[in-house]
Amino acid sequence: MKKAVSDPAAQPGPATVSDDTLRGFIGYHMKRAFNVLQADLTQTLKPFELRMLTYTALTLIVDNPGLRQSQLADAMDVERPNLVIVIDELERRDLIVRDRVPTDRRAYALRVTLAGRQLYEKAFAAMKEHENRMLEGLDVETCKTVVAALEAIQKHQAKG
Amino acid sequence: MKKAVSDPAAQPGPATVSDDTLRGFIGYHMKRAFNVLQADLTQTLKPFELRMLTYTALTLIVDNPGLRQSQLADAMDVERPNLVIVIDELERRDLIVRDRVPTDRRAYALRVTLAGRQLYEKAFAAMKEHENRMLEGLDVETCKTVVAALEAIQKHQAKG
DNA sequence: AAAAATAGATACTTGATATAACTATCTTCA
DNA sequence: TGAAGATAGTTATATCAAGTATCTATTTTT
Repeated sequence: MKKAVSDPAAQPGPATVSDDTLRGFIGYHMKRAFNVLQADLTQTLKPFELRMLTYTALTLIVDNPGLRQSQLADAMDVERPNLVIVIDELERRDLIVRDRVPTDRRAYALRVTLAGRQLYEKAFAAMKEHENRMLEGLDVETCKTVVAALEAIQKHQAKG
Repeated sequence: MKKAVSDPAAQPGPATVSDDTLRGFIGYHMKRAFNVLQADLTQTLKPFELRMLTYTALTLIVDNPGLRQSQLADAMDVERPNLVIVIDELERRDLIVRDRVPTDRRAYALRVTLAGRQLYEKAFAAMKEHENRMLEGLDVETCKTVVAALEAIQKHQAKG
């Protein structure tokens, strides 16, 4: 809550800008840290022509072969219409396939292709390097504490 | 890295969707926690017709009277063009004023109005309640650890 | 005084996210 | 059985955040 030193003699504005009040909010720190992390992540995935959304979808399809689009949308916390273009993109690049489910012809079972799996493995390795860069200087115990705290915050989700 | 249990007999897809691989990335936890936090924050600021961006700008103007738009843009890590509409909005609502700087007629010195300060105080109180909701169940030591870790991540900003 | 830099603004683009409404299919149950 | 309602995926559309290029008006530099 400290005020910034705004010298009344100097017309060009405060010499330094204080963000002390904002730093009292954990969300402020989260946003700023996440911005840095996401910028690095974007660069990390660029060589593979993947974005955070497409990488996330690809990972979940690799780990959960045959899942349906609505299951994936639920898992990713995105609306079904928004997932369509993500899946379209992965399918157009032949990284995944939409298999018709014989018992429910409305649904598609999503599966990774060989090319998709190969791209995924390379991207995963790059993501691990990204993770190490981001967590440089933080010990394992601290990381566990942070993850537990982030999960606790997540639990406070409004509504149901 | 565990695989989800995808029952090969059940056609409709895996009974549960595993995100174990993604949970190995701190960014995944950060994004999900931040989504929850931001949803609550949006609801918190809605009665004041403020968004995260406008609240942040208003706070920095309150704490740093007379700062210029480019200083504010730097502090908020947004591009100058994007800040213009934020400032436009606050000015249109008579929460802040753009004072001409006599020594530099290109620049504006931003200052909060009385109405702006009054709205700010109410929004700040609501934000503190929001903060308490989000951190419910987390002790002070844990919060300090989390903030320090988030600041460490922020330090890994690429380039300069 | 001319050239370069800076403050702010305008216009345009992209990406993420949200809602409404449509088609096709499946489920329910009178 | 067959109409009503629910569900899977899609299309179209809107909003918001964020980014780039460029413009005008100044100020600074040389």
